[in-house]
Amino acid sequence: MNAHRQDGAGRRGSERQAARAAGASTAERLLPEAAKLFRERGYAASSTRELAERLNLNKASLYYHVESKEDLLYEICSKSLRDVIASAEAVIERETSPKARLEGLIRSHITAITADIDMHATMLLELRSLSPGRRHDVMQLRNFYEALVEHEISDAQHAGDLRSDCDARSLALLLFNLLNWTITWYRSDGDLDPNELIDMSLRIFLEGAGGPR
Amino acid sequence: MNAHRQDGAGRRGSERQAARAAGASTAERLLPEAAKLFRERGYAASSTRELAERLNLNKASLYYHVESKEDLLYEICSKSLRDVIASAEAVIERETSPKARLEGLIRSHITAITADIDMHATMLLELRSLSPGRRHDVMQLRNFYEALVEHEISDAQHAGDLRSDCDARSLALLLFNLLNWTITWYRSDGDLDPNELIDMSLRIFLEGAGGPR
DNA sequence: GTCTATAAAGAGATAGAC
DNA sequence: GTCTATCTCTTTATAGAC
Repeated sequence: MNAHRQDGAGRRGSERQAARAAGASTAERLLPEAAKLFRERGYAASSTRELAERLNLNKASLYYHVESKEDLLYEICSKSLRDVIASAEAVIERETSPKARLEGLIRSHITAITADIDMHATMLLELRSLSPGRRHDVMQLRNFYEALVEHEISDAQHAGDLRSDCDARSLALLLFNLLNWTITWYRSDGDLDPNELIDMSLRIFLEGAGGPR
Repeated sequence: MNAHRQDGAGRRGSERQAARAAGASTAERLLPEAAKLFRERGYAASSTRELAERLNLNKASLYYHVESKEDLLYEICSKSLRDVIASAEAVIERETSPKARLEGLIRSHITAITADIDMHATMLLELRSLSPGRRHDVMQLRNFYEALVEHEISDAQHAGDLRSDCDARSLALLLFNLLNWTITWYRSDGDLDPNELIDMSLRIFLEGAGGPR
């Protein structure tokens, strides 16, 4: 029965609107829904067919909003990094000591990725699926952000707030290790809330897990 | 000229063998080459066409060795986890104190993933592309391994070697964060060698990055 | 802004010769 | 164990009606 209507084909506009989250236009739902799909299946394994179904749209209608599937990935990656960089720059302006700036950066990183895990997970893991030119653009943003964090790590070392027997580059790599793998297991409905994760990450990174305490 | 021979089509067996790494049969090269391709492109974006080209084989010839593309992924994930678990169990038998066992597990984890980054990165990141039944099998192995590490963390807490103001589960999550994101950036030709990475990871996890030192 | 219909390319996999 | 040739299905994307 109505097997040929699986795509929502033939629905009238009013019905489609009723099926949507209240008030969100197709244009507004496009990126979040794409990010969700790309995180669940991976970019390459995600079809425009399935994205359209989730939006209650016909496959073809997607192409009124975007020129290609890759556009979606590019916009997700760009937006993710623009948001992360904006948060980081706000922290750096606001905080006055190297230690407070570094702690603030760790907080804002975890806050950002847990608040929109689909978008940030897609950026971090699916970036490689972009064509060379666009991948390069996104990598420049990402390198800018990571250099910004590494710079604060270096400042904190010189202020005596971080150990100096590892170079700033290596500390930055291990810090991003500690922060980024979270995207592979974090669930907003899980039993670890973002603030707990922030507290623990700060303690483990700054004080370590050793000792009885 | 000879555009139709791009796949190595028409080559005689002796020529194909000469093009191979000395002594390695197709069967032996299959998994490593697949893991390399899957790590570079992602499983879904990897074609059997390209895998065959890298092996100097015709597409069809792959199917003499495996029944499906997914078989390759399944065997890579299984082998990765069997190796990691075997190393971990050897450490647990060998070491006598909770602290030595935990440190040994961290060493063996980093040693394993850096020694065969293609296989372990594919297991960690492409596991989700398996069909439900096989994904379940692999997840059981992975859960077994992670439970094993979490158990040693718990023992180390009770022995006073690890802080007890975080539960073992959370410490395990953060430890795997610290260890696993490495697969996204590690290069065997990079300027950080596995032993340096082990030393730094142990120091940061156990002592933390804070303090002047 | 969304639809029907379809084009064009690429994918995984198989049959059967050698 | 590898080849040539081909099947079938799915994919991204477009043309043109409404």
